[in-house]
Amino acid sequence: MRIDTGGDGPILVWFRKDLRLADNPALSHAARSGRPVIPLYILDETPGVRPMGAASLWWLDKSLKALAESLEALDSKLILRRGEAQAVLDDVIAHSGATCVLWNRLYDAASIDRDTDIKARLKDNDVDCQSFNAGLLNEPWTVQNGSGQPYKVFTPYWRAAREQLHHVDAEAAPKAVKSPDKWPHSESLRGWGLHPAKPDWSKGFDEWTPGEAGALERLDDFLSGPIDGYGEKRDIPSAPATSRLSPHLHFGEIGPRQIWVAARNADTSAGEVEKFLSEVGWREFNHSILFHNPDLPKANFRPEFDGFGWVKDHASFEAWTRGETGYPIVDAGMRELWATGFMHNRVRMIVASFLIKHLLIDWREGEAWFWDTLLDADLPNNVGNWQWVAGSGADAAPYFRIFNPIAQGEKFDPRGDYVRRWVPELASLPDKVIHSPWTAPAHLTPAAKRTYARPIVDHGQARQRALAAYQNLKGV
DNA sequence: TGAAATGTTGGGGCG
DNA sequence: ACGCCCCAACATTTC
Repeated sequence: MRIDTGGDGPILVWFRKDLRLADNPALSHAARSGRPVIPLYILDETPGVRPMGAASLWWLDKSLKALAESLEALDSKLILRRGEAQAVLDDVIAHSGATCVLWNRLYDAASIDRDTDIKARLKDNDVDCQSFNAGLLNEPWTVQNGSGQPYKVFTPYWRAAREQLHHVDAEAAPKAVKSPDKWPHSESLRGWGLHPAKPDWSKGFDEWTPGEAGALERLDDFLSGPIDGYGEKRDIPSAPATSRLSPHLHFGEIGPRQIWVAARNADTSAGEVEKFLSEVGWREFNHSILFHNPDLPKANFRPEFDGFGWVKDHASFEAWTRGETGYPIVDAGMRELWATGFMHNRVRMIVASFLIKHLLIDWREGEAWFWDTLLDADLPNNVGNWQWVAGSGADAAPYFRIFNPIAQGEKFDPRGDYVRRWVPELASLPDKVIHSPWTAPAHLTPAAKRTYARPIVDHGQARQRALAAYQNLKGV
């Protein structure tokens, strides 16, 4: 690749969602140039760019600390600044004499607009500027169907995308990163106050190790064990069968190319590897859909949903967020989310279906809650998956696919292990009734009857109401 | 990456 | 022994 890095001045490497040293083209190009490198992270306040939620900020705090330490081990540094990205870059350039800015690309409209403006400004000021791909196996404009259009259905999308992936490669971390003569001012991470205080609600987050090393360890653990049986067990929320890489991937502590290469080399059946990689494929698909439909965070992919009569029901929404709907599998999921910043994928589908179809609450309200509480909150995935469940999205679930929270619980948590862990007031119920505690004879459930909510809606009635509401949509 | 209603089949109880 | 009914098990269709 051609690198015109404009003279000998320092190169600014602007980290965003690529908080790693390995497989980071912006960083490796800078390091390879032999010129001084200024690694920079901006806590961006550009209007229109959606601010991170509280759980994401918790993760960011630790991830930046890890990145700073990795850079320090190379006798470099991570400069931290808060403000509008454009103004921050101007200031850092002015004080450092940087003549080049490199970054890895993002694919949501607000980030693209910001980066486009910045690129134009840098050119005007004779600062060289280049962007790279660290985040995706295939960039959105490179996967097209026969008529040159982006795919709208996952299966053909992924078939075409993987055809293009015969030579996936992931670069090693640079061995040296040259320092500038003088470092620009950096703010202090601690001073940003990203870790919650008064109260510190993050006590349950300790299973996570944010940062590049934690990400690689997680990948290694997954590929040397749980991937064997992934296809069968990935739907069982009590089983340690999924990779749990999503927050690492979101912050770019590991990239999809690294995952691809490692998974392909894993000592496992090809079928299991393909199953896992197709989940990476959904991430790619969601990025592509968002890139080609920039309004997706606000607007339905299928406009016939614009007239849908969503219900405003604050009390039910609150019951959902607190895990007090009276449906054990739903409540377990929502409580897992609140406690750990994570929720198993199968359960995400169940709780989302419940909010949208049983309560008829706008998917945007659920999306906003997940955005604030999920450690892996990711715009393309969060928006794409919520629209998928609502039926308003690309390749979406049909409107009549309404999960039965009792049947889903019995099918995917047959022994009630997951429910018992997160809804302890039901722990003593027998397996047979743990997903429908209201059917248990009173003598079995004195404690549960007292403390656990009755279902806030009747499943059968809610199902009929949802079918009727969805029936009114034109063209479905 | 559903669920429920409806249809079909076949074994067993029973008059 | 036979037909009839019941119903579980499975398949199909409908939402």
